[in-house]
Order: sequence, then C-alpha cells, then structure tokens
Amino acid sequence: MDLDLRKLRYFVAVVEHRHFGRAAEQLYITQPVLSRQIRAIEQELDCTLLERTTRRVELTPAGKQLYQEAQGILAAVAAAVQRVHDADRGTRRLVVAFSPGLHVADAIRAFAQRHPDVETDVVPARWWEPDASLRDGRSQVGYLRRPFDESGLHTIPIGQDPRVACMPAAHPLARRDELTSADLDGERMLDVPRRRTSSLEEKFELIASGQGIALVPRSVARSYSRPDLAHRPVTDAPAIETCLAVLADRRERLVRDFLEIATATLRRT
Amino acid sequence: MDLDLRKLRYFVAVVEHRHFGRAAEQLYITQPVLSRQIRAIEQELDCTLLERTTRRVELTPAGKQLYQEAQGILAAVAAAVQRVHDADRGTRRLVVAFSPGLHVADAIRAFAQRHPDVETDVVPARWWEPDASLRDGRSQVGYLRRPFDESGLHTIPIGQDPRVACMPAAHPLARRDELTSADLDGERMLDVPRRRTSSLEEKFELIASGQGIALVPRSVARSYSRPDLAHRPVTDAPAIETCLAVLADRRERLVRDFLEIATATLRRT
DNA sequence: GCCGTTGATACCTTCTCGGCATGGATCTCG
DNA sequence: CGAGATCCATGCCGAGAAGGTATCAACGGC
Repeated sequence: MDLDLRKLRYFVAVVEHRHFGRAAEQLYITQPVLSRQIRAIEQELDCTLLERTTRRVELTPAGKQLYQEAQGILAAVAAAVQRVHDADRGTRRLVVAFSPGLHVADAIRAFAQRHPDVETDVVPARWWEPDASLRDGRSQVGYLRRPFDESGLHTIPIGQDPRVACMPAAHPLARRDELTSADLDGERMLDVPRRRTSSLEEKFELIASGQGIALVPRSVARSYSRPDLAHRPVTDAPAIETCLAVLADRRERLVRDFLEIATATLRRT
Repeated sequence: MDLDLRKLRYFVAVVEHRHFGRAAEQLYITQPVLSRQIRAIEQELDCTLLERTTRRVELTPAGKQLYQEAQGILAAVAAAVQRVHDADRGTRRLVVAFSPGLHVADAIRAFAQRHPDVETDVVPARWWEPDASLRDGRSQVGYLRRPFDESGLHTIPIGQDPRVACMPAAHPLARRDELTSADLDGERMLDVPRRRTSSLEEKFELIASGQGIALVPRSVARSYSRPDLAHRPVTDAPAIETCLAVLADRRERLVRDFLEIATATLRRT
C-alpha cells in the first residue's frame, strides 16, 4: 500500500495528455520512468487503469474513477498546505466559493470590515460539481446554486433564482415580455451539457448562433448578457434555489461568523 | 512541494502518541528515521510543527492544523482507493483475506456454487496488520485471527484457536503431551517479531535452530508442521479467537451472502 | 549530582527513482 | 505490401532517499 502523491500526479498527467511521451515531457521526466510508475500504481491497486496500444491511451472505468479521485486528493493536499501555512503565520483566511452569477461581494465586504485581520478570497464553483471545492478544502463557504450533493454539508437557502428562457435577440418569442413553458413546446432546447469541459460561454454561443433555447437561472443570464441574446422569464418554471453551504463538521468561529454576516447582509437588501 | 503520504502517516502517529519512540514502534520503523522524516516535513513546509524536549512533545498551531489536514487527506485517500476498486469490479468479484492457517476453501466453494457468475479470490492477510487488505479494498471479507484493529469493522467470531508451544522436536518439553505456561518459565521465548519483513517461516526457522520457543495458534503450527519441530498444547494459555470481518459500511448483497454462507458452512462442520 | 529516558546526529546499507539504450508492436505512406 | 515512423515497454545503471545501528546530548527524577 504505497500510493504516492507523485504517482497520482504522474497518472493525472498521462490521463490529460492521453500520451505517455508528452506527459513525461511536461513532468520533466523521461517516458520509460512514467511507464513504470503507472504500472506500479496498477500493481498497487491491482487493477488496470489504462488500455494502451502504441496508438492510443484510453481510460478503463477504474482509471476514470482514479482520475477523478486523484484530482480531488491533489487539490485537497494543496489546500491543506496552504492552511498549515496560514496557521503558522497566524493569519486567518476564509475562501468563499460561488456559483456563476451569484454575488458575494457585499457579504465579503461586510465580513472584512468586521474581521480586518482575516484574509478573504473567492473561487468560482464549477457548475457540474459546485460542492467540490468545499469538500477538498479549497474553500470554506459556498454561495451555491442547487442542486448539488448536499450530503455532509450544512446548507442555508438564501433565495430563489427564477428561470428565464435565453434565446437569440431576433427570436420571435423575444417579442413577448414573459413566457410559460407551453410557449417553449416545439422549440429546440439545449440541455444541460454533459461534458464538464463545456463552459457557459460555449452554451451562450450556441444559443446566439441559433442552435436552440436554454432555460437558465436569471442571475446567470444577467451576468452573461450580450446584445445578441434575450432572456424572458418563464412564469411557470420552478425557480432554482441558491444557498449558503459549509461542511457540516466545519463549525469554527470564522465560518459561523461569515454565515451570520452573510444572512444579515441578505436581509438588509 | 514533496509532501508524502508516508510522512503524513508518520506525523499523525507521532502526534497521537506524543512520543517519537512509541510512534516509531507502531510504525515498525526506528526512532531516528522518524525524527528525520518529521524534520523533513517541517523543512518542506518551512515551519515548526512540534515543540519537542526530551520530556514532552507538543503541537504548535501549524502542527495542530496539519494534524487535522493529514487525517482528512489520509481518510480521503483510503476512500478513494476503495472507490477505484469498486469501479474496477464492475465485473462482480469477491476477495477473501485469510490469516495464515485458517481454511476458507469450504466457504468459497459453497459460495461459488451459489454465485457461479461471481469471480472469487483469496489473498493472505499479513499477520502484523490482518485487517489492512479489508481497509484498502483489496479484499471484501476476511477470515482473521485476533487481535487486530476492529474499528470500523463488523466482526463475527467463528472459533477458538488454542495456543500451542512450538519447539525443536528434540526439546525436553516435547516429550510431554501437554504443557502449562509454568512449564515455559525459564525457556527463551521468541516474541512477536518487530520487523514486518520477518515471515512466519523465518520464525519457525529460528525455533528449529534452537533460538527459542514460541506460542502460536494451533492452526498455524499445523500448517507449517515439519519433522524437526514439535508443538504441544499449553492448557492454560488463552485461546486466540478467529472471526469473519467486513468493513462496517460494506453491506452489499454479495458480502452479506458470503457471510451467511460462511457461517452456515461453519455450522455444518 | 547521578542515572535513566528520550530525541537528535553520524554513518552505513538497501532500495526506489530516474536516465539511457533498445526492443517490439502498430500505423502510415509510397 | 514493405519500409519507416511513432510510441509504449523492458533491461540495466547511477544517484539519492529511506531505513538501520551506534552514540550523543539534554532534561527530569531521586
């Protein structure tokens, strides 16, 4: 049982390049070393992670799983080192994750005023796994849009985000002030993208180019507003809830204070 | 940035014992090695983690933080390995770990008959950490000899293994049919070996060469029986318990079925 | 003040990691 | 269809890290 962080890094590199030689180059080691290290992981885990021919490198199910796990672990280690340094310097630090479109500046400002000694930072939450940075420790608090995996988290609903239909500005429906889901029947709808590599920009690009219409949270539509796109409320679509989230076992003073200040800020507005 | 999982484990051990020597003993390494590894972590993180005098070992704030972080990371790694194995076993597969000398063939045969589609396999459990393969996911069920770390495990006692004294065949005590612990007073006893590289074969070799006598479970003595060794029951030595063990949170169908079949097999014999 | 305990240091051994050379399989192209 | 290019695997070697033994130095208890 000797799973090494170095080996995990190697594995991640190979997966991302789908190519031993190039991965080795990026890692500043030679290809044979990489081959042997990957094989070592496979032996330690006693399972095949990569199907490799001289022509292509493909992930097995176990490999796919390990790739995910490795990313999380490496991120967690990096965050941990950061926090150890913070603890050593006596500086206290709070990182807030936020789903695209949600505004955290007010709360952060209020918090910073109350705790001038605490360093604050924000990181974007990836929409396909909004809770990831909370779980791997890169952030302590999240302003997240539901749904996400809430197991092990303490969540405080803070608002509703109505869904709007986002379409090309020239679309016939854009002449209406508001829509119902019935109006969208027969329109080509863009689903939630499956691949996590696809960004929201990509999605709006598709919409603008006339590939279809998408239902998105209003706050997202607003942040990405552009002249060639229109968004109109869909009155009968269920709104998307947004909430504050923290790890359930992370109840230190700093985090509790932030939650309090954040909810107070909300009430004031 | 060369934070190693091994070093994290070392650090956790030192923190939990608040004592380098005892931690080293638990880790099956020597104390100087541990001292150096801890210092290496401190250099890599560029901060002091432990205040140590010859009399006490105390945590600094950074050390306290790293202790928390390390626990989380190690747990995360273990869980990750577990999930990779699960992903790999899309094909259904059950691996049974067994302490040396315990017989699992009957149960496996019965299980294989009932589940012809499930691949079965056995792996030996290393005596110094019989539960390791359960925890790291290489096995799902164990036939293990106590004692071992049962935290997080569900265990079902399945029998007693009386202790026998194992000695050279020519030893005076070998002329007796059974012994008591009083008979062993004054004999040189071979302790449980410290180094985890030492095998049972090695131990029996030592006994045969006249280095001493050892108390071992009867089933072990039987599996390793050889003409130049004799083993005699020690009537008043507490018997060693054997049990079935599974991870407490591993209650899937396959595992439950195996436990049922295994206990039924035991009752029949 | 002496002795036992405990962590640190010095020195040696062993094993893993990384590099280089090369083999063997597969795809491409003439 | 065969020659060449590409790319991962294997064998062997050197350097460095990890582990062991012996010993020192500091601190506490009596």
